Amino acid sequence: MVGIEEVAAAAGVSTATVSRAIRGLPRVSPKTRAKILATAKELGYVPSSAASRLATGKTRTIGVLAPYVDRWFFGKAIAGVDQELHGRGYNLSLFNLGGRTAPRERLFSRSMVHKQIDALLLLCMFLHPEEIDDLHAIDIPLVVVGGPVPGCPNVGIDDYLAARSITEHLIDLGHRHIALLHGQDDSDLNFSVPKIRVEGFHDAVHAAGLELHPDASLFGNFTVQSGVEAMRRFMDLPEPRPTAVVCASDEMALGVLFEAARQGVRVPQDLSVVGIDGHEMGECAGLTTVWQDPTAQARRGTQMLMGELGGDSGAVRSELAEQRLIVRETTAPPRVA
Amino acid sequence: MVGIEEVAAAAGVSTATVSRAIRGLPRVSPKTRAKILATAKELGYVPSSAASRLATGKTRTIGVLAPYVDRWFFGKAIAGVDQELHGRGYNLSLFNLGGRTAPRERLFSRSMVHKQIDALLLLCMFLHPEEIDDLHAIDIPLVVVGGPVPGCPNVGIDDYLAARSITEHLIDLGHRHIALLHGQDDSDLNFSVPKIRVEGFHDAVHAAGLELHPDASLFGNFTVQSGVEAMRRFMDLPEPRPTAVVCASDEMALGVLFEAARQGVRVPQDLSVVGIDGHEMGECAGLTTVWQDPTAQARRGTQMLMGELGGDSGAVRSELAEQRLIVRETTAPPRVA
DNA sequence: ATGAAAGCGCTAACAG
DNA sequence: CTGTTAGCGCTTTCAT
Repeated sequence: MVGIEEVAAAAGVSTATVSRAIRGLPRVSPKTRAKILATAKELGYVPSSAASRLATGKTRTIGVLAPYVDRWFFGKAIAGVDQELHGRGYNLSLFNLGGRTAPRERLFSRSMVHKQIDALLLLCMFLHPEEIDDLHAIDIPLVVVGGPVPGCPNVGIDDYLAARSITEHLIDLGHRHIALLHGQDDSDLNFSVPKIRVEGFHDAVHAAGLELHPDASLFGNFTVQSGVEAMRRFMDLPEPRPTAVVCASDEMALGVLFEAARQGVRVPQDLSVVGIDGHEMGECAGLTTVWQDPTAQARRGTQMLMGELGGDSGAVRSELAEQRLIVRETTAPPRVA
Repeated sequence: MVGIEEVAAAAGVSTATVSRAIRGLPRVSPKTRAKILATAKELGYVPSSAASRLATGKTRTIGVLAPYVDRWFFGKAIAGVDQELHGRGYNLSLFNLGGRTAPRERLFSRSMVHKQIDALLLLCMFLHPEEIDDLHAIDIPLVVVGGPVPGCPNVGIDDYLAARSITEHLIDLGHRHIALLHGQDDSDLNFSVPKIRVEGFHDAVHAAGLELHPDASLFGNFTVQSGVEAMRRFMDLPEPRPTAVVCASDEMALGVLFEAARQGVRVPQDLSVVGIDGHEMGECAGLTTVWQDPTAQARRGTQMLMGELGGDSGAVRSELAEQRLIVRETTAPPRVA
C-alpha cells in the first residue's frame, strides 16, 4: 500500500507538498504539481481516507437516515442525495431504520452517526423529542426532507395544501360523498405527514359544507397492498357508497385501482380515485394526483448541507418544494343518481 | 470532544485498558471494565472511528455499488444489505452509478471504493473487463447480487430458467403466438440479465416447435412507462396479434397491464401477460410471474462478505437463489379463434 | 491484568 | 513555493 511518503520520495519533494498538490491547494508550482500528480498516478497512490479524516476532523461523508429504502419516496430521495454528492467527492452513508421501532435504541444518535459523518439528512420520519435533542446535540448540519420534524429545518411540500387541493378538485367536480383512505403507518414511527394530509382533507370537506360519513374512513399503511385491502372494505360499505375516494398516497391509490378493476368497479364512471405523490406508476395508470419530486427535494436539502459545510452558515433553512395538481383519468363528476 | 485519554484519566487506568474494555476484549478484570464502561458513559465518550480506522486498517464499512437505487430490485436489495449490517456495527456506504455511463471514469475502483470500505457488494450490472480487473486488484471481498458478472462470485436466481419456465407456462396453456417484451436498459450499462432472460424465452419457444414472429419482439427499458409504450406498439401490430406477451420484468408487465386496460383489451381473455420478479404491485394486479426475493439475496451476499471478513476465507461463493413460478390471474388459455 | 510507547498516514502551522 | 514538525485519537506489541 503506497503512502504519501513514497510519493514524496519518488517525486523528490516533501509530504507536505504532495498533500497540497494532490488536493489542488495553492502554493505549489504548476511544474511541481504536475510531476507529483504523475508519480502519484504511476505509483497508484490513493490517499488514506482514514488518515485524512483523523487529521482534518472531516469525514467528507454525509449520513442519510431513512425509515425505509425500498419505498417510492425514500428511494427517489436517496437517489437525489447521491446525485448531489458524487462529483463533490462526498460519500453517502445510509442508515436505515427499517421500520424498526422499539429496538432503535437511540443508537443512531450516538455511535452510529457520531463522528462518522459531517452532516445528516433525515428523510421524513417522526422522532421522539429526546431523539431530536440528541441529534442537535451532535452539532452537525441537519436538514429533514419530506415531512416537518419539530425544531428542524426541512424541505418538502405543503402536505396540508396537497390534501386539501386534491379534495377540492373532487368537490369541484360535484362529489358530495367522499371517502378517505388514511395513511397510517404500521410502525409507531408516527410520521406527521399522514396526519397533516388528513387535516387538509377534513378542512376541504367541512369548508364545502359537506359532512363526513363515519364509515367513509378507511385505513392503510401507505403500501399498494393496503390499498387493495381498503378497497375490499370499501365494497362492504352499505349503499349509497361514496362516489370518490382520496388516498393519502399514490401507492395506496394504485391498490384501490387494482381492486376496483378486479371488482368491476369502473373508474372514474362509478368511482373517482385520487392520490398524492406523483408516483410514476400513477402516471401510467392515469391517476389524478398532486405531484411532487422527492429527488429534487433531496438534492436541495443536500445542497444546503454542502453550503453549510462550505462555511455558509445559514445555508440550511426550511423551504417549500414544488407541487402540482395533475388531473388525469381517474376523476370525473359523480354519476347522477 | 472527549477522547480515550480523558476516560483513562477519569477511570484511573491507561488508554490501552480503556481500549480493551470498550471493545470487549479479554485481559481486563470485570471490575475495571465495569468502572471504565461507567465513566465512559458518564463522560459521553464515543470512539473516533477515524482514529480507529487508521490504527486498525479496518473501516467496518461495506460498500454497495448500484446502478439505481430507486428501482424495485435495487431498493429491496439495499434494504437487505442494511438489515444484515446493522447490529453487527457495520456501516453501509452507497455508491450509485445513477445510470451514468461514460462519465463513470472508473472512479469507483480507485478513490471511491479504495480504502474506504472493507468489502464490496455489487448489485447486478455490467462492468467492463478493465473495471472488473480494477475491482479485483483492490483485493477486498467482493460479491455480486443479482446478475452474473464474469469472474465474480454471485448470488441470484437462474434468469435463464425463470424466463424459460414462465414462457413454458404460456405454451402449456396453449399459446402458440407469443410476444416478448425485452428489457434492454437505456444506458449502455448492458446488464447481462436481460440477455439471459431473452435466451430462456427463445429456447422455450423453439423447443416447443413454435416460430418467432419477427414483429412479436418489443423493447422496453425495465420501467413501467416503457411497458405502457410497448403495449401501444403492440396494438399497432397487424392481426392476428400474439395471444400472450412475456415481459422481462414485472414493472414492464404492469405497464402493459395499465395500457391494456386503457385500450379495452381484456386480460387474460384477450391477452395473457406474464412478468418476472415478484414485484409487490404485481401481486396486487394479479400478475403471473416468477417470484424472487432480492432482499434475501442481498442478505445472503452480505453474510458471505461478513464471513470472509471474519476470517472464513471461502465464505464468498456463487449461490443460486430461490425462485418460484406464481400463477395468478393474468394468464389463461388463448381464446379459440 | 495493566501500562508505556511506538506508530497508523495524513494535515497544518510555521519557518525558510 | 517548499520543507519541518508536531500532532489527530486509537490500537497494539512488549514489558511488567
